Amino acid sequence: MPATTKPSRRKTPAQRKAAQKVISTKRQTCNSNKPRGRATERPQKTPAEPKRSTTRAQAQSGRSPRGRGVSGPATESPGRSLSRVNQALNVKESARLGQQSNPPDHSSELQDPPGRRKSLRGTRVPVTPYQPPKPCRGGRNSRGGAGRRAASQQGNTRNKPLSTSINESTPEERIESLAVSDAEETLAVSLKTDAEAPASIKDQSLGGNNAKDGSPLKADSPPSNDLLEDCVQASCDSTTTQQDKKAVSHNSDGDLRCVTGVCGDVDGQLKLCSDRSKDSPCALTRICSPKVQSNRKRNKSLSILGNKLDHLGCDAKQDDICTVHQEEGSKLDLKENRTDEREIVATETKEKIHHERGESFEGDNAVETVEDMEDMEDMAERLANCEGEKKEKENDFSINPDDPPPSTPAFQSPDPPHSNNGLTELSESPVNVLSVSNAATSNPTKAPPTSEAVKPEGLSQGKTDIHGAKPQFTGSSAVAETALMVQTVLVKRNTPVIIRTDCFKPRIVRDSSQGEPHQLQSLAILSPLDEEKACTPAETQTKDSEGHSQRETSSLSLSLAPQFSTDALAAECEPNLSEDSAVVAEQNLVPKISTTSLDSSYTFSCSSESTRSSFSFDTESEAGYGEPGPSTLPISWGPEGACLPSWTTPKQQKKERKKRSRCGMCEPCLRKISCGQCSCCLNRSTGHQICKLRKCVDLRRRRTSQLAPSAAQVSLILHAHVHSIN
DNA sequence: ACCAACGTGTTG
DNA sequence: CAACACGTTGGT
Ligand SMILES: [Zn+2]
Ligand SMILES: [Zn+2]
Repeated sequence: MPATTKPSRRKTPAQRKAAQKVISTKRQTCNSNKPRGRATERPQKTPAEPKRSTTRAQAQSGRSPRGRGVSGPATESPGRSLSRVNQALNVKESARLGQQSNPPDHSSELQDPPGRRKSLRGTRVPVTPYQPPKPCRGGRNSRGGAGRRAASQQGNTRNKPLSTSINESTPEERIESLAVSDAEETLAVSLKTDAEAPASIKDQSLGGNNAKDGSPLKADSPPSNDLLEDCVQASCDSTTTQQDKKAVSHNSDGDLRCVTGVCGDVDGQLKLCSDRSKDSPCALTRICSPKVQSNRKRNKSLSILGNKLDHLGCDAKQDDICTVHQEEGSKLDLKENRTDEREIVATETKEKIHHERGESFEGDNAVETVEDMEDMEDMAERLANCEGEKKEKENDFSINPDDPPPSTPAFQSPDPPHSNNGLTELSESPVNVLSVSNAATSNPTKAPPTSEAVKPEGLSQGKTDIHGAKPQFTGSSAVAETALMVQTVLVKRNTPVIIRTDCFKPRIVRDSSQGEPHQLQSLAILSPLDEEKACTPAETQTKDSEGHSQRETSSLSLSLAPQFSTDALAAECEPNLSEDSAVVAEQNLVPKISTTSLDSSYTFSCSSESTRSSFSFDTESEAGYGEPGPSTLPISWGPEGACLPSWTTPKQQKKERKKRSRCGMCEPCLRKISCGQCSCCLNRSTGHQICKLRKCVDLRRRRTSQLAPSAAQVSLILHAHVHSIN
């Protein structure tokens, strides 16, 4: 026992080969030999653990240990090592084995095109087991691996697990191999497919083995990820296509959101939508339509309401309530719509919404108001805290605290959302669009509306927005007044939005977390598009606060403004969607951004030229990487780009990014599922490397650049610096 | 502590 | 340059 295990370390390739070759030959010939024992193993997939005993080869060659120090490994008789490995594997694997066991090959085969190699190495290939998640396992080894490993297997098996696994099949392997070959073809195809539509694959694969299940990769992400990844940029479209369900849900969400725009509902709606979409599209459809109508009507109705609102305006809280009631009254289409939405949401979404909003929704309006108020207060406080932190910069503005008597303001912010939205809309009727959009954007819930309202009125307040804004809103009867300012609002809007995001984030997060992870995931996935949109807003906000914003902000404002002005509905929808999604995305993004912004603010501003590019630059600049690779940048950006901040996100402040941290933004980073086919996937046990397809572009770049910055890179870098300097 | 992944050295 | 293996880092 002792000896072998660790010490051995690496086998040099030479050794491996030697071993392998010999073995390999034997193997095939002998197959029977190895396989025996292992047969069982193979199925397992397992992952192999790495650590293991590498040993193996030593015996054969002692050659140099490769790199690290290995010197002589210890060695162990191969047999032993194998056995051990096997055992070890078995333990873990056992579970998997059950499922996959033999079949795996086939299943795995699906993917593996490479199957052939397997046959050669047969053994080894299978090894990959752990990754099976993807498919790969079967076969492939990309390259040499197969050869080597095969040898290794026999020899000792470097990969213990692998070898074992391989072995197992061995005897039959050949047979399988034959089959495999056939399968391979299929696999090859399948592979592609996988890439495109992982989800499908998984399901399918499951039938066979499911490499995925055990997938080391983590299959966690919904299958859809792959698609997303592939399409990342394509984002929505691609997503949709590939992930029908998800896409649908998302889309639906977006629609809903847009329509719904109105309030916090959005969140609920979103969730609902997502859920619904899965469950039944019908619901979505319904919702959408109504909302749409409602939106349209709103404009009309708004005017009417506006009057009422004015009256109500006196009491922010009451207003909300009143509004609600009135709305309920049915006169106002808006409310009706909302109500409907609420109901739906409540029903479906209950979970998420409940916590915060849910209550309000479910409860009677009146009741809601009261309760909401309380909740809201809490929320407000939380938000305030959050904001406060973020805002430090912004704090300057922080007017809020002043204004609002504590409780009142809080209330407003929280509850208001609904009512506020309504109010805002009503009062502003014409303007509505903006307000609405804002609300939607901000999300959720309530805050947004408030902020909007407030801003319009006074810049001073607007500044305050962040903190006080919400409260003020509610409180401030201003809403009605605000209405007039619509355009103005637009500009301001950005700010408020930001705020909300922050504030809401927590909520959202909670909701999502509570409600359903799926949603979150889906969001994340979808995020690429959404995020982009979201990002902008977020960024904008950040910038605004900081003052950098300009570019992005402008862009945002532009996009938004025009849209709004043009068609409330149309515009709203789009914006809303983006916003909604954004909201979700924002959770991640926003915070990060805010945080990061300070640090990287430079970049941001600089990058402003091209949003995406900027990002890359920033990173680079900070990191010191070099090239931005234009092509890549964009991709990365989209999704998490905004996210950049992701690191910071939670924690914040430091950007720290550790050298080794991945960007999280790039397409590979976004990818949740490993291909299972690449060399890394195949030999994860020893390689400890993430799937090539998932390897962060940024990291790659860095490394390459560091190693040898190409002239081009250098130039790029230089440029970057120049820009930064400028 | 465990796990995932990164960075690196070696080899072919 | 790709693959491999290992040690190390980073996150939980
Ligand atoms: Zn891979
Ligand atoms: Zn990345």
